[in-house]
Amino acid sequence: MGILERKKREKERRRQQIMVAAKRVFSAKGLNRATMEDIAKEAELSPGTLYLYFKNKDELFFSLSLRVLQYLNIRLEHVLSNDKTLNPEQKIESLRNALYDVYEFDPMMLINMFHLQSSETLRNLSPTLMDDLTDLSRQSLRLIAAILEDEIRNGIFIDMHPIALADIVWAIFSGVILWEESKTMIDGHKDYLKQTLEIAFEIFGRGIKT
Amino acid sequence: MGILERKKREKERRRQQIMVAAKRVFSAKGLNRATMEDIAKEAELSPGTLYLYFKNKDELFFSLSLRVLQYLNIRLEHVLSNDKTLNPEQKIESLRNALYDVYEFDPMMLINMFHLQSSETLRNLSPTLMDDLTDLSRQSLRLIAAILEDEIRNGIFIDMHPIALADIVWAIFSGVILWEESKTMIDGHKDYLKQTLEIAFEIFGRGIKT
Amino acid sequence: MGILERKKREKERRRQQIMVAAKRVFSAKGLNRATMEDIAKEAELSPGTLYLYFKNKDELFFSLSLRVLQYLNIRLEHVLSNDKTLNPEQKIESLRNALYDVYEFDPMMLINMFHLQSSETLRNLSPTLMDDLTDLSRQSLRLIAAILEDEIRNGIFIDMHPIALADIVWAIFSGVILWEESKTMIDGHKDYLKQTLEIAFEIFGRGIKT
Amino acid sequence: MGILERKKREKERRRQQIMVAAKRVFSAKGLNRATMEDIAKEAELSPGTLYLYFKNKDELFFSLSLRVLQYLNIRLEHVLSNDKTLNPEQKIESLRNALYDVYEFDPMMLINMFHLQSSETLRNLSPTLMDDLTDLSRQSLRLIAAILEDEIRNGIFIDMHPIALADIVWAIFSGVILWEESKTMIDGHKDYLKQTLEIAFEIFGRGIKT
DNA sequence: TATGAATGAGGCTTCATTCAT
DNA sequence: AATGAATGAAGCCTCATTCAT
Repeated sequence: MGILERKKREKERRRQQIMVAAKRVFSAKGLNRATMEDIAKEAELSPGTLYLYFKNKDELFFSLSLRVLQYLNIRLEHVLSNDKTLNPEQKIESLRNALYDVYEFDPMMLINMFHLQSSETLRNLSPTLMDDLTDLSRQSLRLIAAILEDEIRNGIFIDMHPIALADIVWAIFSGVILWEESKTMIDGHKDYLKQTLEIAFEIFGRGIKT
Repeated sequence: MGILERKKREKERRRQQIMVAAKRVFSAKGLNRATMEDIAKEAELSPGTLYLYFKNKDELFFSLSLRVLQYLNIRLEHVLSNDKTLNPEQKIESLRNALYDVYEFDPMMLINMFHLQSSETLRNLSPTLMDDLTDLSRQSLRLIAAILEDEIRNGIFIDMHPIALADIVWAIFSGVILWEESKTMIDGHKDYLKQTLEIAFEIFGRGIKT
Repeated sequence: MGILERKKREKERRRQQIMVAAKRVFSAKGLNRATMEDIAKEAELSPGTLYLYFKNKDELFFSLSLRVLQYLNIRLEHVLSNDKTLNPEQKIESLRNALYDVYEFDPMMLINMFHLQSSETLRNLSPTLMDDLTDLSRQSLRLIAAILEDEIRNGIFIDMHPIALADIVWAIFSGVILWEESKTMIDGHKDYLKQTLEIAFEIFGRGIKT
Repeated sequence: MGILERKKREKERRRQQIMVAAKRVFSAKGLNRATMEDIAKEAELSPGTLYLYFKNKDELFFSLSLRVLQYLNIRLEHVLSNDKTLNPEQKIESLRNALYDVYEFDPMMLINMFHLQSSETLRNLSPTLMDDLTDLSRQSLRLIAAILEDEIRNGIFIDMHPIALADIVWAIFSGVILWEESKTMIDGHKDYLKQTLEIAFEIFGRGIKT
């Protein structure tokens, strides 16, 4: 294995180092209030260096989203492959657990992703990254749909296009997360997200069964 | 009577004019990318004038949120007052309709509100406005809880603290909205939010009944 | 006496009203941090009205200086006319008292005047007002010089051009006032300006005598 | 040694470059009418760069004051250390010379300092800088007091608390400077400040001796 | 490759002044 | 004469990005 390979690996390592730092800073301050200098400091690098690895701030930010989505899809694939032997209740439970794990993997990034993927379109995103994001999002939906597909086809779940059902899963998931997040402003009580998510999915589970 | 009354009305009209313009600009660009100059231009006013009616940009933005929340609470109160004669299915349906109307009243602001109420705490908000926002948010929750309370107490809905149930309603509602919004990025298909909301609430309705 | 006369008098009264308000606001905030709206509010008038009586903010400010200088000259003339019968000690004492009275007449304006007459040349001052200021300042000096002139000529005071001596009087006076003022920043103790002024003039009195 | 040392020195040099430019611009226009852009242009830098070295405009301005005060204290300490062998006349003369040197070191800043230390309290000053200013001012007073202390104790100077006497010295000094400065507006004659200062201190010297 | 000082466009906000009523 | 809403120029400051070393 050559020197080129090593260089490439070294480069990837540095990229990761930056992303770890960026994640912390974005989580703490949000996309807008986090500055490139903040991130550079956190990564113990200089601002200029960040631009050797990421075209611009938006691209750095969405590379993080990408990572979350990648992790999400890995977890969903895992659910899908263990899927065959599970009964409907168990499927919904394992789906819920997977989603909750993703949340725990990187809660703030997930929230930021929800916030920003929708509004404030970002002009500076390179088409490549944009496509990656889109593809991964689509894939998540398809995976959720696949997980639930058998039951739908067999009439155990309510009759609905699988993708539509996957939408609902995703909507409930993101809704719970964002709502819990926003309540800190209102009540100061946090940390019962897990319970809310459980209740939501219990309702979801009961609701979709005929 | 008189000149004072007219002045007051005139002033309120101007405030509205600014809010209408601000809504358009914020909807199109989001809080951060919308500039005060954008809004001034949209309102056919000069930048300085905006500050005669709103202390700063954040305050202008959240005055819009306030309006949505006020409308929401009016709608929820209406549901509550017509509540007594409805059966559980009808209650959930009227709740869903109310929420959907709120969405239609001002979709982008609602979305922005969801985004920003949670993240990026804003320092420049006057305590008064902050309190108003908090109060109205709390009130919404209490109203939803009140709507569902009877059924919970009578064991028709699953046993759960009413506020917790209201949380779920709200989470599903915001989740569906944000999710639908974000899918435009992915699929380009919009406008089937209403269907998704219906499905979500159908699931919700089925799920919460014992 | 005609209607024109009355109008003129009325106009002068309004001018005074504005100046009184301006004095208060400038005293509290200084030239820069005082806004025309502040002054208008204090005068219970609208901003626009101020401009009917004063060409601009600078002109309003320096009209106040003018008033202080006018009062100063009146006091100095009074000293001069009572002068003949006094011995040197008494002359210096009456001079000191006159200056202290001027300080008490309008302390903050005097301070502001000292501050601003020197630095920050003001472009917007009309030549007329500028000339008035210059004339009155010169006159003050001449009056002080006149008060001390006899003693100088008679060799009782140190040999010095009367105007030069008047300069020193004025310098010590303004120095004491400004210095006392600035010490509030340092020590928090105020109000012993009178003592300092007395000591300074005691030194002055002793020093100028041969 | 080394690269770090050089960097530090380079940074200090740039700071000085900015301060030199700022001094010129502030001298020409005063604190308020000088803009950060003016200063940047004078320093042949971009506006943003100024903020790498000074937190804000006020802080830049008062860093200049600081420098004057530091120089003042160095000069006063020097007088004090050479003090022992001098007779009262010589002490007052060396004090006067020291003060005059300070004036010559940076006349306009000194004037600005006198103006602004008193009026228009500045909110944006960092507590650190504020404390430095206060400390240095106090120290100046103590040094002047120390210079004159022996004579006062020995009854050669009039009986007075040393700090009070130092106040007078300072008041006369600043008074002469400001007054001379302001006269340029009136007479156009400048540059005989040195004479006035000498006369003032001659009077002062004569006055304080019993 | 890494640096980090420098840039400068652009945002928010203030406020002296104007002018239609 | 008086109003006061509206103006818009101008100031301060931030920060993503660049580039010489």
